[in-house]
Parts: sequence; structure tokens; C-alpha cells
Amino acid sequence: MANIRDVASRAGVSVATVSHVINESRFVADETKARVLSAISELNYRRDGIARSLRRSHTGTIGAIISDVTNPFFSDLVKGIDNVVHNLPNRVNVMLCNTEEDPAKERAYLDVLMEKRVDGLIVAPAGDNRAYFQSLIEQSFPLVFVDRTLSGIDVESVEVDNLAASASVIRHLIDQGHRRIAVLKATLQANSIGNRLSGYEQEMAVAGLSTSRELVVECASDIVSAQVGGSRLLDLDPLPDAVFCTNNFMTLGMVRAINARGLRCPEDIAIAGFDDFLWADAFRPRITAVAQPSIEMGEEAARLLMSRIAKTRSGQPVHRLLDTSLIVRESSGPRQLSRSLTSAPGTGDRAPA
Amino acid sequence: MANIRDVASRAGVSVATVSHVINESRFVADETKARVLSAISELNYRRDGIARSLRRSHTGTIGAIISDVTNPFFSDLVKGIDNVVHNLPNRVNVMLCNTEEDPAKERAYLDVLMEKRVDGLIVAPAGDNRAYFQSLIEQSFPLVFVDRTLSGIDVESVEVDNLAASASVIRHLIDQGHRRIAVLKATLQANSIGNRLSGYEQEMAVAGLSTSRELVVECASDIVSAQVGGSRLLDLDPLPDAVFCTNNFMTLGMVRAINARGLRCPEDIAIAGFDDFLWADAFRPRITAVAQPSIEMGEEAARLLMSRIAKTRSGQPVHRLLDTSLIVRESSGPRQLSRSLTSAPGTGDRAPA
DNA sequence: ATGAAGAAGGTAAACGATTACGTCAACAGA
DNA sequence: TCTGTTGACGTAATCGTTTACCTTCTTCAT
Repeated sequence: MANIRDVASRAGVSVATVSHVINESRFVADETKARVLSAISELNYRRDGIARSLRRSHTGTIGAIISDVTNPFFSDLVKGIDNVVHNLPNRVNVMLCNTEEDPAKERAYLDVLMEKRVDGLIVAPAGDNRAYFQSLIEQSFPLVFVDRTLSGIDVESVEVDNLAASASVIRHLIDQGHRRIAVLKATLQANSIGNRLSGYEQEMAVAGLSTSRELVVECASDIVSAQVGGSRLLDLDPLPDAVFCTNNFMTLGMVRAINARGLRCPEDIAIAGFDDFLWADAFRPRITAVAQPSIEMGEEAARLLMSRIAKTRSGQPVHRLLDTSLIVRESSGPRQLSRSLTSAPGTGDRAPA
Repeated sequence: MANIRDVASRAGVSVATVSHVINESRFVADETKARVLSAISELNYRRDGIARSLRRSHTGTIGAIISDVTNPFFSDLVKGIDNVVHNLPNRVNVMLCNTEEDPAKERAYLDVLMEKRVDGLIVAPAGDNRAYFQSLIEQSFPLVFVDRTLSGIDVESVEVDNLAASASVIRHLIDQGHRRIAVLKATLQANSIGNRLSGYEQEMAVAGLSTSRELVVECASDIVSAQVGGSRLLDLDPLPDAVFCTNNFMTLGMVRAINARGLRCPEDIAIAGFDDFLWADAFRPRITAVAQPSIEMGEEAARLLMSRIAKTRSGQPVHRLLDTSLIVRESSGPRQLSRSLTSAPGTGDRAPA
């Protein structure tokens, strides 16, 4: 493959001139420029980005470390990132990494991405690589956390207000007359899920409802585990009035568990969850969920990162909190009178809204 | 950031020795090795992958050019690719690009990925960049097509037998007693969708059924367009017995259109489509679909590509055809007798299976 | 004592750009 | 004529590795 020297000699100019016409970085006479351009096309020359990166010490590449592209929330995130970085004047590429929530994998990805000299990193931290992140921050390496953060690490971030959002779901469930509300919770080291649980606890406390141990089941963040966990909830006696699912995989697992038992939702048990997605309206019952602006989260994270990289912004890291919205559909439907006779756990009965 | 020279001088050895201990590329005395290693960790040295790539002329990076990560089929594909390339002894990264089926975008991605000197490319070709691909092939650049191919371009590929698979769906629909079968078809330049249509035509012909123009509506490959297209199908009089959706977005659009009209599936109109996905069993009705082994397709494409890159294989490009399976669920349920009175278009009636 | 072989590690030329400096001619103003 | 300025372009150092060749000691058989 032809290099810049080949082009230069064919055009009868120096390599500097070739470089300058390619980058339009200094004036070159029209006639000379034309000779260079035609040499380039005759030789089918393409600038070597690697050599260029070495010299300029940036690569035009960023890394995105997420848990799993297969999860619609994360694929939206990636789409958002892609949206912004590819519309930049100098297109930036993204290297995608799936940690599957494994801190060791995360660590390995971090290593190879740093070796490949990405200009910056967007990460949904899986777990405890605090020391690594801390050292990146100290070198003021451009880094933004998305979807979650790690306590004690002060870095740019874009999240939603998980606590408030889940509190709003729980409030909705209570308003619908549900009292015995269970939680199907993913096991994650990150703060997001923890905050969702806190929102539940807080709102239940406000309403004076019980959040006894048995009502919270925790399981790995994949669909089969979620279905198993969901089944455990259905083993409870009395059955919960409703279950709050802390993310989309939990929701799907719960739906499967309910279907597998031949129960009906919301008649027998109601559901509300986190994460809305494209396909949600084809589910029956349609699922009540808090929708995160997932694409926008990716876009915002990318914007934050790019402005750090371009050094158009410095100083204290910013923390963005994007708005969620509660999408009410049938799955959270009002508590059935018939059930209240057998399973009412609370004290005071409130009429369904 | 420390470089190899810094490490060398701190350890009191030459750069060659440092390089050799890092790469384990020649014997170094234990005592020397230890000095080098500790210099590395004291300086927090990390090898510069860019300089390394420049010297070795490969990057350990491949590109994946697909249409949209947000589509579960493609995110599975990406997952599959990731699965294999990150379990290689020398981890390879993947740069992800979403063309949104736009050939111009595809072209732009191709340009930047080649400039970044990726070692190879996996692409679901959006459209006509034939000349570009042809020239890559002539330079024997590692390239594999996935999900679709371009006529006239002989390159490694992994696909499913789209024609046979869709023929099997149509046959199933016919067996269920459906006669007036419509198609909701995505507009794509690639061959995959075309072959799915051919499968339909072929099987309808075998059964002696009509495939009149009005029965095939074509629309852009996104959900809103699909819903609009689906509505047009529902405007037909008489209503089709069933509709075959050529991909998952078409299916979802069709489901939405049906729900929006308050029609029931399969009682009023049956559906069967291409692409099964995780969430499909939470839909009501559950959708009959041909399942592509999407993750495996990604894995196989990656394997093919990596073996080309490693030059462990050469010669004629191989074309893999992976197996699909028809997942029968309720949406394709047998044609209702009540409807057959008003909408029977065919001649002979066959009993529902 | 000598030469060969082996062990350990050093020297310096690439790889292909970018870019700080230089150079040279033409021309203007004094 | 001389000096300064401008326009157009060239020279070569540099980015941080890898790796083909060397060099220098030891050791050992003859």
C-alpha cells in the first residue's frame, strides 16, 4: 500500500506538501495541489491513521464499556453514543465492550482500551475497579460514567434519579390499591439498583406498609435467573399484590414466571418495572414501567466526553440527571376486590383509584 | 506517560530487552527480567499500542458495519462477534458502525475504518458499494458479509437460507388454512429480503394461490413505517387471512397496526414473521416466527474473519448457510370458519391442520 | 592455547505520518 | 543596489515500538 512518500515523489513534491494538501493545513498552489490529488488517486493512497495517531497522540477513537449489547437499554445507549460521535466534523469511532457485569472482564477491557490509546471512555461500571478509575481520573483522562456511578469516585456522569423514579412507581402501585408489594431485584454492585430498592423502601415506609425480607428476592441479571426468582415470589403465601421489577430482564423473567403458572396479570398479581422499550406495547398485558431516556443518555454521555476530550470544558466534573417518565399501562391495574379478601396484608384498606 | 526508553534506562537495560520481556519474545535472565518488571510497575508504564501497530502493521481491531444495534437481530450478531474475538489469546477489539441502511453512511464508515487500519471487516452490506468491496477483495483484505450478500461479489459470508426459511413459514400458514396471504416487506437493497419474498412467491405458486400486487406492501425498515404499511394491508377488502412479515420490525409494526384497529390475532388476521427474539414469548399473541441463530451467525462470521486474518486459511471464500427453525406459536393459528365465509379468496378450501 | 558454540543483551533502522524550521525566489520600497 | 517581505514549498526530527543484526562473555572440546 502506497505511503505518503510514494505520493510525494510521483507528484514531484515533498511529503510536507502532500500532508498539507490532505489536511488543508497550509496554502498550496492550485496547480501543485492538483498534481498531488491526482497522484493520490492514481496510487489509491489512503492516509495511515495509525502513523497519524502516533504523531498527533490522539486516535479519534473512544471506548464504550457496558454490560451487554443484547439488553435493549444498553443497545439504545450505544446508539445514542454513535449518534453523536459520528456526526462530529472529525468522525470518532467507538470500540464496544461487553462486561457481562464481571469486574474482571471489565478490568481486562480497560487494559486493552488504554493500550489502544482511546481518547476517552464511557463506562457503565460493573463493579469494583475503583483504583483503576481513580488513577485515570488523576491523570485527568476523559471518563464518563453512564447509568450508574461508584461511590467515592467523583467523575462525570449521566444517570436518572433512580430513587425518585422507583418511588413514583411504588406510589402508583399503592394508589392502585396494592399493599403487599414485592421486589424482584437484580444483583449488581453498582448504585443504580440499590437506589431503586431504596425508592421502594422509602415509599413503602411513607405509606406505612411492610417490606419484610421475604418480599425482596434478588437474582442474577439475566432472564433465566429472573424467571427463577420470579417463581420464588409466586411461592409466597399469601401471594403479593404486585411486584416491582428493578430492570427489564427482571420484568421479562417475572412475566414468564407468571405465565408459566397460568396466573393472570394484573388480576392475580400486578407488575410494574424499570425500563420501557420499543416492544413493550406488544406485550399482553402491556407493562407499566418507568421509561429512561436511554438514547439521550448515550448522547449526553458522548457529548460530555467529547467536550472533555476537546478541552472545551474543564474543572469540576458535571453530573447529569435526566428525567424519567412513568408509563402506566394495564399490568399495574387496580387490585381486585376478590383478592383483597384472602390476601390483604396491610391494615387499612384504600379504595382502588 | 512513560515510554519504553524510560523503562529501559530505569532498569539499566536496552529498549530491546524491555520489549522482549514484555512480549516474551526472547530469553532474558531472571534477574534482568525482574528489574525490568519492577521498573515497569514503578513508572506505571503501559505499552503504546499505536506505536506497536505501526511497527507490526496490524492493529488487533476489526470493524463491524451493521444497520442498527437497536435491532435485536443485530445486537445479537454483535454479541456473537464479541464472544469470539475477546476470547482470543490476543484480544481483538471491535469498532461498531450503524449504517441505518444508508449506503452513503456505509461508505463513510468504510473509509474511516480503512484509514484506522482495522485488520478485517464484518459487514451486513446496506447497498451499493460494490466497487469498494470489490477493491478490498482484490487487495485480499479480510472481509466477511453477514446476514446478506451482494450479487456479483464473491466474498466469505454467513447467512441463513432465506428462501427456504420463508417458504417454510408460508407452507405453515397454508397448512393452517390461510389462503389470502399478504406480505409486509422492508425495502432493502440487499438480497436477504428479496429472497424472503421469493420464498413466499414460490410457495404460493406451489399451492396455486394468488400473490396479486396489492398483497405485497413495501416500506422502510423502521417501526413507524412498518405500522403505516401494516395499516395499508388492513385496508384491503377483503382482509388478508394472514400476513408474513419479512423482519422483526415489520412484525412489530404489523402487531401495532392490528392492535390499533382493535382487531384480534389470529382470529381476525394471522401473523408469522422472520426473526425470533428473547421477548417474543411475552407478546400476546405469541408470534410465530422463523428463528435465525443470530448469535451463532456473529460467532461464525468472527471465526471466519479471524482465520483469514491469521492466514490459517486461504483460497476460495467459504459461504456458510446456518439453519433456521420455525417456531410455531399462536399468532399463526388456524383460519376461523366464520371468516372463511366472507373473505375466502382461494378456490379450494383445505381443512385447518 | 584456540576456535566454536552458546548465552545474554545491545544498536539502530524501520513503520508512516506531522510540523517546527529553513530556504529560495520574486518583488517592493528606499 | 540593497534590504525586507511575502509566497510557496522543502528538510528532517519526532512519535514509541519491534526486530534484524551485532557484540561480548563464558564454557568446553581439541
